[in-house]
Parts: sequence; structure tokens; C-alpha cells
Amino acid sequence: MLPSVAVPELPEVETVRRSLLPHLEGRRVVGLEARRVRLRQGIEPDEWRAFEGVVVRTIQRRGKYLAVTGDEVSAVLHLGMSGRLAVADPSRPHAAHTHLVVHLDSGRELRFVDPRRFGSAVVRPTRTLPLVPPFALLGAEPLDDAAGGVLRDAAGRTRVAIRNLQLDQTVLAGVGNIYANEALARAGIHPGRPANRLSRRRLDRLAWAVRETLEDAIAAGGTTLEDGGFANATGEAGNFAVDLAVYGRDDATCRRCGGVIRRVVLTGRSAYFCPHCQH
DNA sequence: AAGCCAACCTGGACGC
DNA sequence: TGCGTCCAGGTTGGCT
Repeated sequence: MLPSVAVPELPEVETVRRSLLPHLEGRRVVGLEARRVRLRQGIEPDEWRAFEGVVVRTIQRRGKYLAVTGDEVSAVLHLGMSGRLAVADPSRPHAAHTHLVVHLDSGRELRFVDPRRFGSAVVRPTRTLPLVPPFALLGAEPLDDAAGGVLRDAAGRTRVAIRNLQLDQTVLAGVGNIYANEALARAGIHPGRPANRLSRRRLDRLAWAVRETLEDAIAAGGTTLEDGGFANATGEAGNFAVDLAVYGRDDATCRRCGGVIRRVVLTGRSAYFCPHCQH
């Protein structure tokens, strides 16, 4: 059984970034509706007033965060577990749990919807972005060449399960439970294996598998599970769910060996793996 | 001090 | 049908 949520991880956030960019680049913010709602970091209407009049220069992604960047200030957004960003015509009715609406000089609007309220939406000075949380706390970008070395160094210093180390955003930024499990499957590594008991060679292989998995998922437009939880800025679903090797496939057949995929719980989070292919 | 774990929150799945 | 219970997940903060 697939879990009923499709949580945005790096490929989904990158997909949102790319689909958002043509609608936001060069556009001016001409109005805001910021509802004071308790997200993980609450939306503060006073703080959001600084975003009025901003001309969007670009959209950056760091880990699972997006920064909609103007010359002076940027909106730093995290989709949490259920967050969505959508560009829509104002005539379309607002979905439930719409916390933020940014009116653009194109006549359209950017909407931030997050039923489970694990997301965040704050405004920060653009020049300080790399220097303050959350960006300052994030580890390597898994798509960068430096990621392999960072993973190796971190693994040598801890005996936590490798799946849990992958979820540590201060090591690799942007990997969540779906892609952590998928990368381990590609690398043939058991999710519960202590990080410091993996050889350098196998860690390099894992870093490579993480990168490949994320790049494939980005190319597919992200993962949308059966409930249709994830969509890009224009409402399109992603196509990576059909390529999942282990995630959500407990008791199903391993496509490589024909064995049975298992689920175990590691520190409160499900891990999926093929006992025959992963050690 | 590393590492575990509860809390946050809601909708969907499931059992009775 | 309808109500209650459980579960998913990213991140933070508190505890050991």
C-alpha cells in the first residue's frame, strides 16, 4: 500500500521552481493577502508587507527550500508535507487552506496552500540568504560534485542507520524518505546499515545513486502518488511514481530478483528494501 | 553530546 | 452511514 501523501522532496521542489519561473520572472508584486496562520514558521502579515512592490529576479532552490528573489528581499518558502504553490487566474476559487496570495502585475496570482501546515513562508533580506537559517544550516546539494565527499565524511563520524543519515539535512540537503529509500535500492545497500560500517567504495556508490535517482525524478517531473498529492505550479502531476523500486511497495515483488520487498521502521520512519538485493 | 523521540497538523484509510 | 482511531511526513526542540 502506498502511503496516502506525496511529500515534496528535492525533485518536486525543483519541478515547482521550474514551472513557476516563467510566471514569476520579471513580474512585480502588486498586492498581497497574507493570512496570519500558524505554520511551522508562522506567516507574519507585517513581515510580508516588505514583499509588496518586489520585482522577481529569479527563483533559487536550496535543499527543499525555494527563495523567490527580488533585489532587496526574498520570500523563503518550504512546502512541508502538503504544501502547494500554484499560479492561477484570480477568478478561480481559492482552495481550502490557502494561506498566502501574491498578486502579480501579469494579472495572475501565486497561491500558497498547505493543509497540514508543516510548511513555512518567511521574508528575508536577499543578501543575507546564504548566511542565516534556514539556508545556512543546510548541507551539500546532492547534485553537486562535492556531495560524495560530504557524505563519506559524515558517515565516518556516526553509527546511525545510513537511511537516517540521508535524511539529515545538514549533511545532504533535499533528500527525504522516498528518495533515500530509492537511492539505497539502486546502490544495493540495506537502509539499517550503520553509516560508519560502509566502505568508501559503497558510500561513493550511494552518493552516485542519490544523484542519479534525483536527476531521473526531476526529468520525470517528480513523484505523484495515487492520491495526486503533488503537482507543479500549473497543476500537472509528476511521473516518477511508476519508477519507484521499493518505496511504498512492501509485500510487492522486487523487479530485479523477484523477491518480496519488506518494510521496517527505523527511528519512527518507514524504510523499504529488498532483503535479497540490499545488504 | 550524539541520537532518539514527541510534537506539530490534517485528510485519508480502515475498523466496528 | 458515521464515528473513532491510526498513520504519513519534515523539522524543531527537549530529553537522556
